[in-house]
Amino acid sequence: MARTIDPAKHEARRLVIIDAALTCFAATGYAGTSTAAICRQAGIGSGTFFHYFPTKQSLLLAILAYGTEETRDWFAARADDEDPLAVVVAYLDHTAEEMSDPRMAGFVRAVSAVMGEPDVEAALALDTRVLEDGLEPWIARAQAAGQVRTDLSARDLTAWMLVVLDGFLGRVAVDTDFTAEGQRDTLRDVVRRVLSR
Amino acid sequence: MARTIDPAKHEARRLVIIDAALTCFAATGYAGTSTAAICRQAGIGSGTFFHYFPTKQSLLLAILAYGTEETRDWFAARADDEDPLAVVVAYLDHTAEEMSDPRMAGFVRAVSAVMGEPDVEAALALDTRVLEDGLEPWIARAQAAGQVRTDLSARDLTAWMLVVLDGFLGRVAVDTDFTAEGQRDTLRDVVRRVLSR
Amino acid sequence: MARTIDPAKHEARRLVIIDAALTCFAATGYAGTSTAAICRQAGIGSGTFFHYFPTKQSLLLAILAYGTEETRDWFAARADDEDPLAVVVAYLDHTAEEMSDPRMAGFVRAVSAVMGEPDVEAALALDTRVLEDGLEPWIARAQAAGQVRTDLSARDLTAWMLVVLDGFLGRVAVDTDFTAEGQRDTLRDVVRRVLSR
Amino acid sequence: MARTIDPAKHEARRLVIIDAALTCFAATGYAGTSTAAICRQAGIGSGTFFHYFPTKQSLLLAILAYGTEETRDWFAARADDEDPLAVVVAYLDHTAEEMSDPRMAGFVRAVSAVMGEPDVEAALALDTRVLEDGLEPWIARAQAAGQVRTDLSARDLTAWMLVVLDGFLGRVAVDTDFTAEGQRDTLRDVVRRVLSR
DNA sequence: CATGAATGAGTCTTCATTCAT
DNA sequence: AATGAATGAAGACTCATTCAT
Repeated sequence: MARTIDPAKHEARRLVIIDAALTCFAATGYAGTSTAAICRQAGIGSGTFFHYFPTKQSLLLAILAYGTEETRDWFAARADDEDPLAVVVAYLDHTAEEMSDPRMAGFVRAVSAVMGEPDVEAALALDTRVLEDGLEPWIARAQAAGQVRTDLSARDLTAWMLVVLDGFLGRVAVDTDFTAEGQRDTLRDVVRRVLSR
Repeated sequence: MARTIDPAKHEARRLVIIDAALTCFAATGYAGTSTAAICRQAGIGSGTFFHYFPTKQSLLLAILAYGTEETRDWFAARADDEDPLAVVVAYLDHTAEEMSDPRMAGFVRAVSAVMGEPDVEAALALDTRVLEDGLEPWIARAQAAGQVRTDLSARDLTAWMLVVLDGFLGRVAVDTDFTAEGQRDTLRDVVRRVLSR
Repeated sequence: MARTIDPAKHEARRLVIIDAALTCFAATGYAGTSTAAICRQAGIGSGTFFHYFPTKQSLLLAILAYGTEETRDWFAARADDEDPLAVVVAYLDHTAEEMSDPRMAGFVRAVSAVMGEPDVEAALALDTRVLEDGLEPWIARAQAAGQVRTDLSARDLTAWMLVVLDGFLGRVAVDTDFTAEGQRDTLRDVVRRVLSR
Repeated sequence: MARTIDPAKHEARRLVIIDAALTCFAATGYAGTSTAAICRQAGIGSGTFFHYFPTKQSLLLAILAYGTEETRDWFAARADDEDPLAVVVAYLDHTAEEMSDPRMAGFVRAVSAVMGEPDVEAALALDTRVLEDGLEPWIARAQAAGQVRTDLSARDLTAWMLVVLDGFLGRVAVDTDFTAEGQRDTLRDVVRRVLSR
């Protein structure tokens, strides 16, 4: 009767819970989502939930870590690219695409409001850090290649790129006439304007 | 006689509570702030709180209405200005100045994540509406005057200005190296780039 | 400027509060009525309320005492009557008449639910006592005069009269088709049947 | 497997809570009873309470529904009886017996004073309705059989039976010398007198 | 492993009462 | 006397988390 643990099944169920949480957090916010609601959405019992995640917060951290990892992977895959500016623009497209999952925008809003929780702030800081660390070298290389302005530091330019990107995501979340797909070209144009010499 | 109400004193205490709430919401978010915490911060008893605001949510709505009114006033005061682009830039400066209260950025984050509360969503929608209605005519006039590009509609340009502005506010809230004052000139530059023909 | 207390004015205002309380208690019950609601109904400030009654409960006790006193007076006025059974029937009519104030029925229900408050229970017990002490001698006299049955004690007959009376009041409070006026004759008939030999 | 629910155990605990509530409501009234008091009496935590009943009011409604159901069952079981008056008298005995649980009388008082709660009023109205619908046909049949007076309508006679019954219950609650058992015979006699031609 | 019953700390809110004006 | 602002104890209810089955 050796009831062996099936890691694949375990991971699959973990993802079901994460997916359910994404839906709930996006719809009602982090604090506004009860673990009971997540369980309902995931089709599991409350006891099961805590088999997979020791706390509600740990689930949020897992989701964040998941996103951070994805960002890391995305930049790792471009390690050998040649055209710096093209990588930057590709990241914009990638982000716009991710936002085509309509839950993402709500999730971003929801997460940004979890304040005063050191672990969450740390996870968000790490996420930002990874993104900056992924982006800044390409910006610096683009500066060296004469593709972008040099009157601002690479760090500042990166920060302003993220300003535009975060503003874009927030707008998509709030303004139903402002869609990620419809504005993708303008997004590229705006970023080029911000970076150009 | 026996007119006990001193309207000035009443209003003053109202503002003390609003100020305390601003501090708390900015630090721990709306849901993460208990009315007890606000009372502690304001130095009042729990009963007094509900003497001034019937619910926790009504306090939030009062703050939002306050901000909306300020925006309305700001644009009303510029009704007779001549240079459209100058008004737009002045609004950027005004916003950056408001953000010099370090709590404002956190408050914006906190509020933007109150989801599922129809009254709050309505108040936020109104706030956005008032801002758009204030800004868009000036952008349109700037287009007519040949000061800004015309390949995008005034509405789209307004939306993109708000993208930059909201992104800017979010960044200030998150990145301690990125201050409203230090980046004010770059903010102006970025917006000019986005708008220029 | 000798601001002398005007006892008449004081008493008048006391009665205004009592009347307001009667209305409120009848409509929403004792616990369901806030002192604020009574003040609103009476057109006074909350501070004034506590000038006239030290506690909410003391107001209830005052009303009860008022009713008890009225009962006492009613029987005192009949002290020299000749026909015992006529007095009993007259009391039934008197009660039915009091119930034509539609608030009375609700008030009776409201008061009967204030349980566990020793002072209120004592006041209610006294009220019952005064009524029993008023009624029982007449019943006993009616027995002696051969007007009513003697197979039950005067005490028991009195208790059963109150059973009918209280049941009558409760029914009036609950059944809108069952009015004090419309059923007055039947009330007399029923009591006669209960008492007759 | 993993079917944790033991319906019997669940129902048993539900009854423990209902029993505790009956005790508390009878002693201190509905409004005067805190959910905490019920939990203490039932030996459960506050969370458990709301696991079984979503609100304090729903518990009251459950108890009322329980009583209504019992009344319905009682009359359903007599559907084929022959002697109408005997059924009526049997119901009196049945009620007197129920009142031998000394809490019942207090509970009736407590409940009759829950005012302004539409759901409770509806439940009480239904309870009354079921009782009337159970009783009135038997009274009408007794009239047809010449067992009771016909100068009043069956509806009025039913109302007056309930007057006596409610008055009886109220008296039992208030007068410690007046017990349900001791007065059972007189109750029968009084009702016969009210109904007789 | 999976479940859901049980828990109690914590939340928002109400309200009788006090007191300075 | 009259007022209403201020208070804090108490109440109903929520929810993340634990644990026996």
